Amino acid sequence: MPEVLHVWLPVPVPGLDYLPPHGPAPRAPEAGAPAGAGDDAPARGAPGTAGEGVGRRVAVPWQGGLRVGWVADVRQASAAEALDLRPAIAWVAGGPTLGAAVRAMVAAQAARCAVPVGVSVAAFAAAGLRGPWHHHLRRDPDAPVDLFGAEGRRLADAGWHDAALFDVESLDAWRRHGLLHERVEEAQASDRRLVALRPADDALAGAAREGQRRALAWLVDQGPSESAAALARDAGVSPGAARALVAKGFAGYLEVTRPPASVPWVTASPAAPFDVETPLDRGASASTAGLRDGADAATAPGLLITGGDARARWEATLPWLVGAVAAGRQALLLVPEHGQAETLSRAGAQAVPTLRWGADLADEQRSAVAGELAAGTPALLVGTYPALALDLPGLSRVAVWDAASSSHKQLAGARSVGRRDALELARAAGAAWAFVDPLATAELRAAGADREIVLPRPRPRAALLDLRHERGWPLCAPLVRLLRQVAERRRQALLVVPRRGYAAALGCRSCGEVVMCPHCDLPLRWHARIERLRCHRCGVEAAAPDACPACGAPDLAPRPGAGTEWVSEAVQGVVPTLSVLRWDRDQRDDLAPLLAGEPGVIVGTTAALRLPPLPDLALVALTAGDALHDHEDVRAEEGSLRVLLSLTDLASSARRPLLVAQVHRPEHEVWRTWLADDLDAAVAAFTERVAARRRALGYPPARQWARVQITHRDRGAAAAAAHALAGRLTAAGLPPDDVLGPAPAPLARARGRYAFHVLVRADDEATLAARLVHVDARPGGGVQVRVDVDPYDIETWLD
DNA sequence: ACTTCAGACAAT
DNA sequence: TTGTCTGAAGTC
Repeated sequence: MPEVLHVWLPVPVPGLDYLPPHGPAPRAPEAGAPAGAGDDAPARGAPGTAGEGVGRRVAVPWQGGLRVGWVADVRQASAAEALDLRPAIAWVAGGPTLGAAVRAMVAAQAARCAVPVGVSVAAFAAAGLRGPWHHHLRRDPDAPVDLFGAEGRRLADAGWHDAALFDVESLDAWRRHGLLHERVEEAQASDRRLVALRPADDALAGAAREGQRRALAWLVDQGPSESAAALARDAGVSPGAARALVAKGFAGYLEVTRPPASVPWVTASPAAPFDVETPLDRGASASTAGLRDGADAATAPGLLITGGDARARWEATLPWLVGAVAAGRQALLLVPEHGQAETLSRAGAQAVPTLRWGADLADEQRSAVAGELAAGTPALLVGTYPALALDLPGLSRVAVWDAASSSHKQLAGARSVGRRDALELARAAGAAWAFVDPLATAELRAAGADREIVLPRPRPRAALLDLRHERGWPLCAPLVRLLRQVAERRRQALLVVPRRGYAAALGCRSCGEVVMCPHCDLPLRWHARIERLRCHRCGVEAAAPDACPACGAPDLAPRPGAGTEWVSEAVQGVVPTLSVLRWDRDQRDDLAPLLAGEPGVIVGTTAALRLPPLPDLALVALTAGDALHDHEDVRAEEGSLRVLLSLTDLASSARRPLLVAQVHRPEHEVWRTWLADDLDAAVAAFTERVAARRRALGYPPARQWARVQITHRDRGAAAAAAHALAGRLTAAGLPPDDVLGPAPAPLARARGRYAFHVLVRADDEATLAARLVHVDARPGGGVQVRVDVDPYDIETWLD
């Protein structure tokens, strides 16, 4: 019975089957060894048989070239079945592997999110699959030369040849007939370096060539330089002198292979508010330090840590993670954003050997980290979403920080929720899991933790400023007074504004029209500093028109809906003595003076909520508080309360800052909960109400939802395709109550395409996935279909 | 994702 | 007629 490899490629296709590669296992790449030195020794770490190859990398023929993927499974197939399959090219020796738990997580994600498995692989398990690759081949010594024909004359010798020298059809035919041995290796990362080639001679003599002599001497003394320009800078000569050295042949460029990096263990450094001393000895930590591992448990035990402030949650979480490492195992802390990985890894390193996985690591550092962890070294790994795909053979505890944060929802790939994948990983690895968040949201509780820790919340010093009664815009009178006090006392303030730019729109004073984006159904935002209109959806930029496009009046003015530019201008007017800094996507001022304790005001978007704590923060103000929960999303109220509960974490001082919000509707339950005398009881009642409401409406987590988005350049065609899809779903037997829509998307046109939504719901994930099988992802006719399981902005308009 | 192919349209 | 764009199909 022939063996068949089931291969996952980082390409949006399902897993594909190939025959195992022909010939002996490949040689592991040797540093510096020139390609072509053939020998039959089996590769270090390469599988002897295909059966050992699960989780390893294999190169397969792909569109005239090759692709490298993971072997997800090896099975026996009938001879007839094997006839239709192409052979793989070669095993890729060494390098990373895809562990069993990660394979289970990837497969589960693809099934849950109704995408081909390759989408999941490309989104977060593609490290080690990208290449570039060196591909060499030689004639199987047992294959007669005359079988190769004219094209194969070069294969008469026994040596290795670059595969690029042969045409695709011949290669394919030779491979199918088992005539080749092939070898695929990762191209060694290399840098181009400028090096000295020969000593100075008469050609460099004379006063005019003083610079060239100095540059050459510098190269000889100090070693290779990055470029001629860098050499000129370092040696203090003109760029022309350095270039002349190259032109005359005294220096030249050389490819230098990069040395492997050493493992970048995170060095401990106190990071407020997480500078916890010896967490294992603290009484407050005893409740989680001794929790048992779930390594041998059939069902992974779960822990839910909520309440308190960030420091208290960290003091409860760290000992739990440390416990795994102290027992010689590995722990993973998944964080939603890169900045938190940095802060929390430095804090973790105070207690335990810690590694960090982030987008900023160089390739060599990544392989060093992945290799160290794959060897089973006990450690705490702190990282964002892609860290989930690392091979952690000793994994025994998985924690998710800010587990209810919407930042865990991935916007690319399968659009999965990182928290959900972490749960899957823990289950597959037999590890215990923990969700940590300011608020025990309905979804976190639905995960079914068997233990819950609710830390007491400090009551915030909070107040509402009712915009219906107070004068002043965008800063009302009481807020102006507060800012003046901050200035008088030389302290710090943070203003959170719901949008960047100057104003939400540029509108006509005569007819009321606003200038719209040509591609999207949105007003263009006015950016006063650069005097440009900009679409925050598609990015298109335009100059402000001289007159109103609708009525021709020359009275265009910024419309209400103040952005960070407008607010910072207003703040500067109120407190001219203080420095006013901005923090949003357009402008990131240097906050170092404020982080060092100097007085000042930061005006920023919600991005500012993730800043490190400020040492002398006296005031946090939300200029448009209602915007927190105004967007129509099932998670909106919980989301806004989460934000309010974590505002105090922005301060590192012992004095709690005053928190204020300018609001139009102070009666909203989010504000009443925030201001309640008994905060803990009010929050508990709030989450109960939200959970009951979601149950009654059939919202997640009571039921599972998927949004199918249908877009087309033509509005009618999009609507017709959406109706056809909804019809097909009900015809396939889905209950009409569980197919909602189609309806125009809340943003009816984006990037020049009209969008319609159909919502599909089911009682559980498996049923939902089974229902989504009926969605045709490629209906043709210029229609694009996208499925988002567990969307993070289910609009209430459908009910 | 990426290539290859076919058809529509516009400039030569 | 030839180049350029758009969309559809296929990858085992």
